[in-house]
Amino acid sequence: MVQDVARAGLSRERLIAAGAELADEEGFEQVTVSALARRFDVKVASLYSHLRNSQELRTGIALLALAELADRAADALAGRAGRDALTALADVYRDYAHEHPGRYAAAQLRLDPETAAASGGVRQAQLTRALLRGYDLPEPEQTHAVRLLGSVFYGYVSMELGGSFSHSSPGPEESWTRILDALDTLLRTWPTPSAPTPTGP
Amino acid sequence: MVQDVARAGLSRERLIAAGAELADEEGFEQVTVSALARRFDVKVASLYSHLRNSQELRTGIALLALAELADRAADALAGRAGRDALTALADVYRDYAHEHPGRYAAAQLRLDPETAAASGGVRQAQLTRALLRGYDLPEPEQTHAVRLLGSVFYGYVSMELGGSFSHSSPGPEESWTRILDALDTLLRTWPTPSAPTPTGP
DNA sequence: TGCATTTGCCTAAAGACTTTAGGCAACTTA
DNA sequence: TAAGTTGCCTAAAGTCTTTAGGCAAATGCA
Repeated sequence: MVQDVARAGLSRERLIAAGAELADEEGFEQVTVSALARRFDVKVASLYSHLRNSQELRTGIALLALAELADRAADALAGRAGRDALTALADVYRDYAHEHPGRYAAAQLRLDPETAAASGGVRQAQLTRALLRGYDLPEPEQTHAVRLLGSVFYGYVSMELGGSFSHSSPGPEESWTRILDALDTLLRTWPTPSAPTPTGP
Repeated sequence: MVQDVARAGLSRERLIAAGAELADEEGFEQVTVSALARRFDVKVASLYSHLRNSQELRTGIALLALAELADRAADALAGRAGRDALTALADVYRDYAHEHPGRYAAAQLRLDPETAAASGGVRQAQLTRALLRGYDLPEPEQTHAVRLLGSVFYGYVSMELGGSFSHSSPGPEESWTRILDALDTLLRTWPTPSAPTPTGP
């Protein structure tokens, strides 16, 4: 019983990349060590030389997605400011989620603090903060605004992908534009608290 | 070998309620037919007389959470308007997520269209729309605003629960308040596409 | 009250995924 | 080309899901 014993050329990198493709094609829920082994036409146990466990596979995909998002965000913001930059950054998230729904779902995985701190998520926050420089907000407010923008981008895209908007009249595209209009306005006229936060002594 | 053959008194209702508790205690990921059977000290197969499959269990928990959220939202909005109503509704989501993280995670499950249409999610959207009556927005804009509020509530709470805000300086509580301030302002000065906000000449 | 039917939980079993242990062949290197 | 390392393999145990069929308790009816 002679077999083709050519090696499959597995590696952590390739496995995670293939896992990301699998996620986009079949859904992140379907990403499994077994499915991945099938895709490489290899026995399941073989993957465990490259991955500690299935969690590492999922986490790897999440980190890949977060890094890709940060890269795209950096690209989108280069040379832009104000409303233009806001739209560009927002569209990075929306477009990525549409192109790579499985990866986007992976990016929402809860990571343990150290892993999260070393992820592209941090860079994304920095980039959002950079975007806000065009809006001239006082420092304590800037953090709040970063969080607002993150929430809207993340929330809107998740809800749209989840079909929350697919059964009422204006298409999600139109709301997206109008919401970005509104956020732009809001950032230009950001209300400071009546009793301003103590910035220092 | 005489056994205690008293019946466990299982029912779809009780199973889903217990599943919701399990979700809050152990995490929605850990909600499994097997774990539930263990909790009732009953054999796994017994649950399949009450549940078509494990998906039905998860969906049931999601629908329970969506209904509970809608109930709380209705309660919170009763007799309130404007900024007061906005805060009350927003806190419904945030408080619920903190009290019942497993159920909240369940509520984010993608439901098929018919199920979603019959869920508490619809009522939540209606209630959000009712809240906006206090802000007097023209009709096409109202839908956009509903979606914005939904996105912010959902996005912010998810990110906070996911730990996205736990490693930067102002606590999530403070940002929440400031963001609600900002949204209140935004809704009062909502920019319409034809007549842009008088930001300047 | 006694009998028949229904109901509720059981045993058994098969299939899928995860993970570990240990083996052999194919590469690498000297 | 012999020795060592690496890469994928077989084997096996554990968990979860789901279906089929069985027995006894609960219920309904005369």
